[in-house]
Amino acid sequence: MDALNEISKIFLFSGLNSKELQFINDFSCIKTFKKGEIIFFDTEPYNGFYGVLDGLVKIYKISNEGREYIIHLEHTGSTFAEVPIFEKFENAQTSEMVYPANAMAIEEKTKVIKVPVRPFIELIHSNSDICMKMLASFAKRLRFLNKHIESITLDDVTKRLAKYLLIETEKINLKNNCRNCSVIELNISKYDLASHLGTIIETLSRALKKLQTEKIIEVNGKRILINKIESLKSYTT
Amino acid sequence: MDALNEISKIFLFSGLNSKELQFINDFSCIKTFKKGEIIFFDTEPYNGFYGVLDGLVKIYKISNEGREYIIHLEHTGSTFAEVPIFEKFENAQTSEMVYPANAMAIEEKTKVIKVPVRPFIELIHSNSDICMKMLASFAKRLRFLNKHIESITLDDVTKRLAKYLLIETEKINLKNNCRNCSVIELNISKYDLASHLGTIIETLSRALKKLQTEKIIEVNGKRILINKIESLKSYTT
DNA sequence: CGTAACCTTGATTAAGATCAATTCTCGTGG
DNA sequence: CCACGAGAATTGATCTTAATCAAGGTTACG
Repeated sequence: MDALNEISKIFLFSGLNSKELQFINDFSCIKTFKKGEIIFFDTEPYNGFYGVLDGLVKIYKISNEGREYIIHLEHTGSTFAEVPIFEKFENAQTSEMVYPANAMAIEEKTKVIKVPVRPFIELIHSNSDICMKMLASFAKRLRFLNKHIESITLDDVTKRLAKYLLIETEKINLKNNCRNCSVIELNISKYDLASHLGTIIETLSRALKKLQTEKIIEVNGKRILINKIESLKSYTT
Repeated sequence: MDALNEISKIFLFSGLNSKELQFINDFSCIKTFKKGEIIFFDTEPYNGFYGVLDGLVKIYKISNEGREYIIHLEHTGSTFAEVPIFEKFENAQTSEMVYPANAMAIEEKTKVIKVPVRPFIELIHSNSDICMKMLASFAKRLRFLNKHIESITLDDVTKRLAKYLLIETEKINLKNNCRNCSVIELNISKYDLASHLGTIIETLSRALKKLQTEKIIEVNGKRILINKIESLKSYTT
C-alpha cells in the first residue's frame, strides 16, 4: 500500500491533504512489532506519539506488587501516547517527560507509526481541523475513562464482563453490518481481558462460568456465543 | 469585581483579549449556588459547559443501588462538562445529548459561569490558542483519570487516602509558598472524601484511624495534621 | 437544649484475591 | 503422526479487604 494512503488510516490524519500527509511521512517512522514485543516502557523519555496502522496494542501499567492492568486496547486507526505533547505545552518540562504507561503489541505483525513532537506541533498550529479532531479524540477517551471508573467503582466483575461483551457485540454488528450477530471471537488472551476488566484470570474464569451456567452465553476457548442478549443487557443495569 | 476580569479567572479564558472576553460575557450567564444545590443532573439535555468562578463543585454519578462516587472536584478556574461539545462535533447528534454526570455546589456561594456551545465553537475556530489550552486541560484530566484508575485498581483504601493527603499537602505548600506545611484543612465532608476515594464513610474512618494509630497523622474533625510525611510517602509506593 | 447531620466503632457478610493443583491446548520436534 | 512440554485456562480451598448492618457518639446550629 502507498505510504500516504496508509498514514491516512489514522483517524487523526484522515482529513489531511497529500502535502500534509507527506509532511508527516517525512518526519515519522513506521515499524512492525511481533506479538509480545514492547513498543515503549513507562520509564523511557518521551519523544513522540504513535498511531496503529495494523494489529492491536495494549497500553498498561504494572503495580509494585507485579499486578498488571490494561488502560486501553488500541486498534487500527487509533493514536496513543499523545497526552504528554500537551502537558509539555503547559509545563515546558520538556526534558524530564517519560511515557505515561507501557505499550505492547499483542497481535503478530502489529504495525505502528511514530510521530515526533516538533513537526506535529507545527502541523497542529497550521491546521485547526486537526486540533478539533484531537479534541474529539480526547473527549472520546475521557468519556471512556469515566465509564470505566464508574464500572470499576460500582459494578462487580460479572457486570463488568457483561458490559464488555455487549460492547464487543455492538462493534461486531457494526463491522459486519448485521443486527444480531451473536458470536464474539476474543482478539485478546483471557489474561489480558481479566486485566482490562480490573481483575485476575481466575475471577474472570468464574464470571464466565456463571454466565454460562445461567445459559446466557456459551464459551468455547476464544469463541463466545451470546445466547440471551436480553439477559446480558439486564445484567448491566 | 469587573465582569471581564472575573471571567479571565477561568484558565481556559485567561489568555483572551478584552474583545474575546466581552464576546464570552455577552453570551454566557453567571449564577451563584448555595451549598448542596444541584447545578445539573445527568439526565438534563446538554446545552453548554461551566466554569468555576468561586467555591467548589463536585461532579458525581449515582449507581442504581444508590451509591455515589465523585469523579472530580472542581475549584476556581476550572471548567467542567466541556467533553460533550466535542462529541457533538464528531457525532452531530446534537439533539439527544445529556450532561455526562451530576454537578453539585458543595461550598456556600459557589459562583459559576455557563457558556453555551455555539458561540464557544465560533471562538475556538478563531483562536488556536484556546484550542491548545483546551487540549492541555483535557490532557491534564486524562492523566488524572489514568492515575485514578490505577489507584482504584491496584491500591487499597489506606494507600489511596495517603496519596490524597500528599496531593493536598502539595497543593497547600504551593499556595502558601512554604515547603513543609503540615496541616490540611479538608474543604469537603468526609462523606464526599470517601466517595471521591471510591469507598464509603465507614471504611474511610477506619483508614484514618489506622494512619493515626501509626502516629503518621492526627485527625481533629476537618483538620488533619501530618506528623510523618515520609511515612506517608512510603505508604504510597 | 434539642434535633439533625455527621462521624465513629463494632460485628457480620460477601466479593474477590491468593494459593495450589489440575486440565486443556497447541506448537514443535522426534 | 504422535509425544512432549509450555503456556493458558479451570477449579477448588482459603484468606483478606472492604461493604453492609447496627448502634452509639459528636458537633453544629437554630
